[in-house]
Amino acid sequence: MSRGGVAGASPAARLTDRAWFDRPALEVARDLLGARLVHETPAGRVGGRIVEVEAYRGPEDLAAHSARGMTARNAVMFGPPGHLYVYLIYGLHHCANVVCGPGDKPEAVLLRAAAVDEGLELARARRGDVPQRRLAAGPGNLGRAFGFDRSLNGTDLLAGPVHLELGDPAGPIRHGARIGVDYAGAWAARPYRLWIDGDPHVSR
DNA sequence: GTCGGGATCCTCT
DNA sequence: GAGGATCCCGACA
Repeated sequence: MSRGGVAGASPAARLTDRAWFDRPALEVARDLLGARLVHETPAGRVGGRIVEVEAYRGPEDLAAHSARGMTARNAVMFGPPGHLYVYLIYGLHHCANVVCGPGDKPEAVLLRAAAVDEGLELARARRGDVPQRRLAAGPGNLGRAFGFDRSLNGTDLLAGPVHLELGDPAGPIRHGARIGVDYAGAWAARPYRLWIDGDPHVSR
C-alpha cells in the first residue's frame, strides 16, 4: 500500500520511473499528494510535501492549455511524461506542472500548494516574511518559494534539478472544482482539484 | 505590428 | 469583496 513514504528512518528515494508519469492526470494527481517536491540549486535545496494539485486532462479539457493545440508555450505538455511545464501567468507568477500521459496525450498536473520542510531559510528569502503555512500556498507562491522560472520549462524530473520523492498523504483526499478556470464552462465544475483534507498548507 | 486576456496574489476597504 | 500589478503569448490585420 505504501508508495515509499517519507516517515521512515531512511530518506525517500528519488522517483526515477518514467512509467509512473505515463498515466492519466487524475491518477498522477492523486499519487502526487503526500509526495515530496525538491529543487536543488547552487543556492541550496528547497523541499516540501505536496498538499494540493489540479489535474488537467487532454485537449478535450477546455480548461487545459493543451485545449487549443500545441504552441511554443505549451509544447512541453505534448512531449514525453515526467517533465516540468513552467509558464508565466499574469506577468507575475510562475506556475509549475507535472507532464503526464498516457502516451502522447497532453495531460498535466498543476502543483498548487506544498508544505515546505527543507530549505526554509531559502524559501523565506524568496517569499519574504510570511508564515510557514503560506510559503507555498497557491501555484504562484509555490513557484516563488521553490525558485521556479521559465528556464526550468521542460526539465526532466528524472534527471534534472527538480525531482519527486513518493510518499503517502497525511490525511484523507478531497476533491473539488478547479480555481480560476470559469471560462471552461462545464469543465470548470469537474472535481479535478485534489487536496489533503484539513492540511493548513492548502491554498484555500 | 498591435491588441487583449490570463491555471494569481496582495492590499485596501 | 474588489481591484491593481505586470508581461508573455496567441490571434488577427
